Amino acid sequence: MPELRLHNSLTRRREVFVPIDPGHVRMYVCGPTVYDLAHVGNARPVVVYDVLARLLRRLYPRVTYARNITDVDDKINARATASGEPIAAITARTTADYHADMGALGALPPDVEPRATGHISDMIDIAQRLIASGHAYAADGHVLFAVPSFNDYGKLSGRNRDDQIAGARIDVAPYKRDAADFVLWKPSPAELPGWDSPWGRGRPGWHIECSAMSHRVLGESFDIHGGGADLIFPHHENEIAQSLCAFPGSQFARYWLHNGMLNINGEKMSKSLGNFFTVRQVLAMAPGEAIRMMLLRGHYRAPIDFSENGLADCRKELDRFYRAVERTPAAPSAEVPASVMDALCDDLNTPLAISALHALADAAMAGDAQASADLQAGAQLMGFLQSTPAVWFQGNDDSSWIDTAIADRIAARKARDFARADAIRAELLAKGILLEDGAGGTTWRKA
RNA sequence: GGUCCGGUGGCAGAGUGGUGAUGCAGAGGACUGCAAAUCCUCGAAUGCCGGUUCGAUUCCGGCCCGGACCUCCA
Repeated sequence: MPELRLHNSLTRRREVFVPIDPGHVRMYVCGPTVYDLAHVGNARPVVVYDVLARLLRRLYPRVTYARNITDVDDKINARATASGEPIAAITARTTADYHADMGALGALPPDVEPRATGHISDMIDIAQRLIASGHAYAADGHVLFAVPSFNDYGKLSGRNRDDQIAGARIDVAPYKRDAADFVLWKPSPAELPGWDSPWGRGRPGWHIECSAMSHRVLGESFDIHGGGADLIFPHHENEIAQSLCAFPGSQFARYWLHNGMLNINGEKMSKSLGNFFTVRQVLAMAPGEAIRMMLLRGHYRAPIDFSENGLADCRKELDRFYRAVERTPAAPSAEVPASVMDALCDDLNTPLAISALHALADAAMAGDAQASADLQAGAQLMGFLQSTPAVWFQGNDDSSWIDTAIADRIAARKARDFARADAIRAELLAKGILLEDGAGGTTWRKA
């Protein structure tokens, strides 16, 4: 097995991955805040870390992949206030939608999926530890993390405290001792979700939940922490501060991975800019695997641009893979080929891995059954070729009307009535059905 | 202003101190009644200026351009 190397945001370089416990690799990824449907940009980390989890499972005997659900958050509260729908209904529905959408992109569920509301006591516990050790203080019903108490603050994001102050664009709350201090716990009025705490009824700040949940499900120190590049500051910086101060002597996460943003017309896709497509909208434009391909054909740390043309290209690439395995059935024994494995182990070089898949598809197309098997194994490690050629090309809908039309056309061709034959073909194409006359007869696929 | 990441053929996108992958699109050909698919062939790129080097797209410096973060954000 090749050596796995990953770019660590903490050191800004590619490092050989050495797990804390080779018998059990642990990874945490920041999951969604469940207040609305996920957009394609939200799906990028899910797909990227899904590939990483699949790869880790192949390299190590046991992997625990944890991804949280944030179900207590001011945006959820705002949504409930605006729509009148109960918070619990919003979070339950959005969580189910999220699971369905990510499943449609071929992402396997994480091994554990902690919910913030299930770990409030863990958060309170961490806040108490931080107060006890002088890293946090209670003020005005809030509990704040004292940033000056942590010397390494800013290490991940490359920021120093002077920058913080110079760049501060928000009013500093009066109860903060330092402008950079952030909220661990805040008071909650009766109409909003709240839990009893030593500081009165309240709810958690944003950053504390990931520290609490990762600690609970993975332990004080674990191997990999992933998330979007836009979370580096302040979210991950704050997580590091909280966790390292709450659990002295621990390492928290050893390798930090950050995926680049999904852009649209050169700009980051985001809810606040309004320039987003939900995963559902995009699933109406292309199959899930094509969307997955679009998210994996660029390196995970680079920005990628979303476009319908790009999506169409991805579908064509997958067409060829499916055609190759259809034309030459896979030999019985298959290993993930070294070309794919090596590419993925080199900081998840999915574009290179995909090009390796193309080489295998060429060989499979030429009749190499072993190449077909290797193509299948390599593609499936990346979450491709999860369907069968028949379903990929034709779907599951009733197609008897197509068969009827094809029979008519065959009769016309036999009579050398090509005008009639071409008319039938054009008619079907107008309905999205493309005919192919091969040596073995006429077949069809969705255009 | 600060921090960080990029600029490769028409588009997408890798690798590499020594004649620049891969996919899509395009051109020509084979096959086909015509298409589609497949196969063969072809054209086409490393932002600018310096430096190091026998040699730089790759390393270093400067510049220009783009983007992200510094505020909720995957």
